[in-house]
Amino acid sequence: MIRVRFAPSPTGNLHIGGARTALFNWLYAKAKKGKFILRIEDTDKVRSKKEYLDEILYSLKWLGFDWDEVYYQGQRFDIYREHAERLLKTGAAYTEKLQDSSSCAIIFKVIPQKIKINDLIRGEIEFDAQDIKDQVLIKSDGSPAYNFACVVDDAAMNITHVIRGDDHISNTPKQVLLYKALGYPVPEFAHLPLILGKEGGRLSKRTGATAISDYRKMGYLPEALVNYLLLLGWSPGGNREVIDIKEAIKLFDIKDANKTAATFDLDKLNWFNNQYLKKEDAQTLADTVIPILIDKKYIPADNFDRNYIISLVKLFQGRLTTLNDFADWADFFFLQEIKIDPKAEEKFLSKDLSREFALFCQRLDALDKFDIASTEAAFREMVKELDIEAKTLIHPIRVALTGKTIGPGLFEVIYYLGKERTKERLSKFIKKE
RNA sequence: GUCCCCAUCGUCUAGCCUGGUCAGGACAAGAGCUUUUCAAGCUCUCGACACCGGUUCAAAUCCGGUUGGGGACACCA
Repeated sequence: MIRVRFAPSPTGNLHIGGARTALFNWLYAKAKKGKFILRIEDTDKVRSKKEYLDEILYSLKWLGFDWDEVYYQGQRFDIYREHAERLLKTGAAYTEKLQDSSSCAIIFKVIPQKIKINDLIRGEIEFDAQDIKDQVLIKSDGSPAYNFACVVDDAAMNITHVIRGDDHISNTPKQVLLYKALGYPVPEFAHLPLILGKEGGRLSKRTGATAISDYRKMGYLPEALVNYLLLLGWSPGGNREVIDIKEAIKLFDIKDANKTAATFDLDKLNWFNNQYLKKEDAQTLADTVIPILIDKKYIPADNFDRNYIISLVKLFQGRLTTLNDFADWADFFFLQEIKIDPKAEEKFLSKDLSREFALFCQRLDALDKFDIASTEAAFREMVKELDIEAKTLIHPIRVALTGKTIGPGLFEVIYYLGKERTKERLSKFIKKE
């Protein structure tokens, strides 16, 4: 049975790189029908924060990575100490007192030798132990050092495959030495390439958002983010890009992961998000969008028409980059006083269109049935009678109704705005004699 | 400084293992079409095997070196 783990430290948010590592671990577990274990590495009591823990757990769930078991290193100090003392007894480790400390640290003695690791992604890598210093196992304050806690836990939790970021390659020989000293079997290793920022170098806040929760707040769909992350270092082949996670589980193998570091590209993420937005059920999207609308005071928290919002979401679904765009693009459906883009007004409403607008209002009133088709038919007929091109009137009306030059089809807009609001907004541009 | 990893269009990648298809796709960019806009859709264009040497009839593919990029060297994780 394959057992993999994701081991975040709650000293920061779950970021893009961590999420990709979690994804590959989770996928591998699913692909091999193994177990995905979550281990919280909260040994640093000072830097570990509850809020980060909450954010990490929430983000993992949001992305859809459910775990089979969860452990907290903060609760396992006794286990680490027992192991360190075992090494002390065998003479593999020694104690050392820090200058300004009363208690001793336990240090592992590194014996010169060649250490070979066989990485599932990179093949054989050889290290010389002479380049490695003796390793702290237990610090003077009693907490375990990272590499030690990691090895003790991976062994105790029967981890078969350690899948982690490239930045851990140089930790691997140190850990192999510890496995051997402890008499535990060495797991398989697979080191994933790092995700780089736009300017090369590490992905950092400077190069854009790094926290998964930021992407959630910006209106990205988890499916889109996962799909994008998946293609950063793996390919399903067959020129496929948009791939369902169930399909990915069938095709995934950690051996096929890339070796090359990838640059995080927001443009492509945006494209994926648009693709998923189009596919997603409008009701689900509406439920995500409703809190945003409430927050902006576009709709009251307790009394709104969900079906109406679902209809509006359908209107914009295909043209959104992020869900948050909806509130901005569809604001005219909710605002009493719409904001009219000055440039658009200058371009389309500087000419007096009182006669045309008034006539259109009359035609709307004359309709037996007010719907998209009848509105359009009435408009087309009117334009024909006036002997003008449809677009010379469509653009000005759109600006008068929405304040924008872009948006859904005009007749859909009129229908969902309703007859009264349409007339009211048009009347503002009808000069009274 | 020492050690380690990596190298195909601007970006993500397919192809490399098992040398021989105009090096394929996607994003971005540019052009056009869509007699209602587009940030939607469709079509087309631009665009890469880092460099040098070797092996071979033949190299993106195998080998060596150079250069470039990245990472690690804590009583952080």
